[in-house]
Amino acid sequence: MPQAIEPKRKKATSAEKKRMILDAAKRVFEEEGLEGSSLRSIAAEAGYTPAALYFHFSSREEIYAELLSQSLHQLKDYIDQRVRKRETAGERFEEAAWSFFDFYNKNPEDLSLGLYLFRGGIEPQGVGRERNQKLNQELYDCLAPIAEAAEELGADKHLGQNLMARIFAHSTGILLLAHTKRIRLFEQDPEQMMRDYIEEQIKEQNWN
Amino acid sequence: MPQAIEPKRKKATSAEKKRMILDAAKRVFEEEGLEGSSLRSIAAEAGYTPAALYFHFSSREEIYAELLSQSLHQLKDYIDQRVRKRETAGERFEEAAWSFFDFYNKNPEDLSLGLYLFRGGIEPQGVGRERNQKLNQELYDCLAPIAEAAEELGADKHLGQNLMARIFAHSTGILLLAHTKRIRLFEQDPEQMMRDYIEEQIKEQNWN
Amino acid sequence: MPQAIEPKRKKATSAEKKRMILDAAKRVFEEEGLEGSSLRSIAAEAGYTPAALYFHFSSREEIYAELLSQSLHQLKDYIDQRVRKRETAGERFEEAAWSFFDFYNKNPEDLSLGLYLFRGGIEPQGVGRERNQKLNQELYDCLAPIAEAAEELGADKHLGQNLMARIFAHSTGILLLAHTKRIRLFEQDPEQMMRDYIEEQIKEQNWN
Amino acid sequence: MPQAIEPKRKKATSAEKKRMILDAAKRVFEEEGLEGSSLRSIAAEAGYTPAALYFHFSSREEIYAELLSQSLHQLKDYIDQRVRKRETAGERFEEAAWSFFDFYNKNPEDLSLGLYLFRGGIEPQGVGRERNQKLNQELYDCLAPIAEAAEELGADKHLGQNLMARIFAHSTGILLLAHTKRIRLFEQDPEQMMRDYIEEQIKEQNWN
DNA sequence: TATGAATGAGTATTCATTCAT
DNA sequence: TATGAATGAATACTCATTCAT
Repeated sequence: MPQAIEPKRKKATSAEKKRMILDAAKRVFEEEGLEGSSLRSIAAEAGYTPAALYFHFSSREEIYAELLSQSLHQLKDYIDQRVRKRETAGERFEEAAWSFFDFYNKNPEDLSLGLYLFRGGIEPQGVGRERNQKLNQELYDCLAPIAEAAEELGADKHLGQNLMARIFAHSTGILLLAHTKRIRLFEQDPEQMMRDYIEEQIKEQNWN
Repeated sequence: MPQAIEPKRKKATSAEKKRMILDAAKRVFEEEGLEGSSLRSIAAEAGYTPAALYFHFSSREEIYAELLSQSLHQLKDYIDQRVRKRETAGERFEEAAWSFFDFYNKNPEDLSLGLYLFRGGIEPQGVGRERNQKLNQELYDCLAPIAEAAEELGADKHLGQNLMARIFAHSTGILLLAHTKRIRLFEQDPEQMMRDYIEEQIKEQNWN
Repeated sequence: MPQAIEPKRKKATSAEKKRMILDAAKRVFEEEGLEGSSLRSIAAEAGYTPAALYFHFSSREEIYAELLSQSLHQLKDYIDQRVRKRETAGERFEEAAWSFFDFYNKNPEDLSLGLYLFRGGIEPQGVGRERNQKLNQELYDCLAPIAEAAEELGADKHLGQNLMARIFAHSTGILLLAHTKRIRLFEQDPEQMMRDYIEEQIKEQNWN
Repeated sequence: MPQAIEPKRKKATSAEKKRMILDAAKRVFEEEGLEGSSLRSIAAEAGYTPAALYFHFSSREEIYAELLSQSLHQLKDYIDQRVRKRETAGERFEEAAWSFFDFYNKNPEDLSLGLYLFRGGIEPQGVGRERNQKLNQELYDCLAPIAEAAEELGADKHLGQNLMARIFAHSTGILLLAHTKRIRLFEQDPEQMMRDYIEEQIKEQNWN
């Protein structure tokens, strides 16, 4: 019986260590920005030798990809949990849009991480092709509740997707301003701006 | 006599050389992305030794900052010229908003450059404090025509600034999506999205 | 009862496993060259963890040494079998010389292995002192049939050894040229060269 | 006038430094064998930072290639000078063959270097394709005096090349034995062996 | 007997920057 | 104003080996 448990335990601690490394990576990301987050610095933060990380991840990029994937899953959970509690489609639409913004507003380290996808040249780089597609899909899934609610409210597929894109764009723009504190230039409150935008969309579609 | 002319000439060519280096830097930016643009590669592209650049710029960051500054000036010129041609305040508002988006949409290398300001940790880093403020001001100046037109149309100062921030945010968000080709996920046309947003703002303020 | 059998079995499988590891090592040698053959790659090819190999061999060098030893035994068997079939001493001399060359010519991976002994600085390195002497003896044993046949034909001990050395040297030189394809430079056929050399020796000693 | 000299001097010292690095590399080769001769170790031996070597050579392989090329040129000079002094074609043949052997026999570090060409898998590796061809040609040039003398003595082209290959092979084989001290196994004197071989060739061709 | 995790030393190469000339 | 040479710190990644389990 102990033998039956042992392997499970080992797996558990292995996963735990992986998680600890990812957490360390996230901290480095947060504190030093993307440039400072080398494999070395992540290893140091995690209390490991650089070489040790290769037992848990096959390359530096894999760490980034897993970190990002984990972040997107947390975002998805955050949104799903909140949307589920809402009763009407209108409320769900509002909640889906707001919580996307809210998650990143409250977790700036995840924002840095998320924006990693939006760096580099025309094509996102530093993450392999298939990995990139997977991440794209995960991002799409986070925003899907927006389209779902919209469709319940009578929107067609194209409008649903349009609303996903709009809300993503507006959120991201505001977060970028807020995150870099440049929003002060305009003496605006990011949360208020986002609320206004969502309300505007609802009014525009005559959903209230 | 030649010696009397020399200093003037030198000053003239000095500015020219500086410009040539910046142009080279922009080309490198364009071709290799921000990450690939080392001081070395800029020097090579400009036909110089890395060490030579230090006669024109005090650090790699200064090159980036000046490049960005130059880009913001070009943006400002682009917007001003187009806004000036419009007769009514309503048209000027529309033009100011559209041409901000349009400039970056057509010049993706300037977008990469502009987003450089929005990287790093919470605080914009890699650019010194006073330089950062100067760049902030230059960005503000580019968007100012939006507020000016809005105020002509009856908006108060706060609303003017709010519109600057909104349009900046929405443009940036769309450009980010378009620039990284992730907009395909949502099957949307970035230009159409931006046009719709501007129209929405005008309708919302009852300016049409 | 099963426990009583176990030790015997284990011993048997232990030798088998050792052999399997050596075979894997040889394959790696063959495919990736000597430089590419790390302990890791050998372990992977053998279906083991690197650490597991340390139960069978005390170091990476020991694997090389045993592999080499095994190769020299195969060479010895190859030569002995063929020499035994020859009836006259003259034929045996010819066969001993030719089959030494022939074995390596047909088994280039064994040649790489054999040349491993002839690398490093002035002193053969990477193989311990006593191991080196053992390998020397094994090499000597492979060439011994040459001297034996020569002595039967009337050569004294010194001439016998001289012929061993000559034939070893000439074979090795030709194989080196052939193995690295540099023999093309001289537009020669390695097998013909070796045959000529052996014939020359026989003529020189007036053994035909 | 001093200005006219300056650039020359600089070039000279630059070449000198290059040479000093190559000398250091040769020493490392000699002392630590090929495996020990990393860029780091060469730099250390030369009294430089690893990075500094990149001002003089574009890669580690270039250092190896230049070292090898330099060694082959020295070999060629050694042979040419000695052959030139001989009056009859017969003497030139003998000298060309002997001095090839003699050079490597007296300069074991050059032998290690030369054997570098004969390592790796079937195809020589670690040196680029065109570099490899150049080195091949240089090796051929070193041996060319053998064929030239042979042709003067009436050999056709094929026989000339055959003699080059034979002498190369025999020399190399003996050197390998001597270099690794395995020649002791056979209680032979390498120089005598080589002399005997050359004499044999001359007798065989009836050139004496 | 075997593994997974870890280390420490090592690999070549790149970087921004400095400095004597 | 410009260069060539140099540095020191950094980059990701590999290696043989060890050890607790």
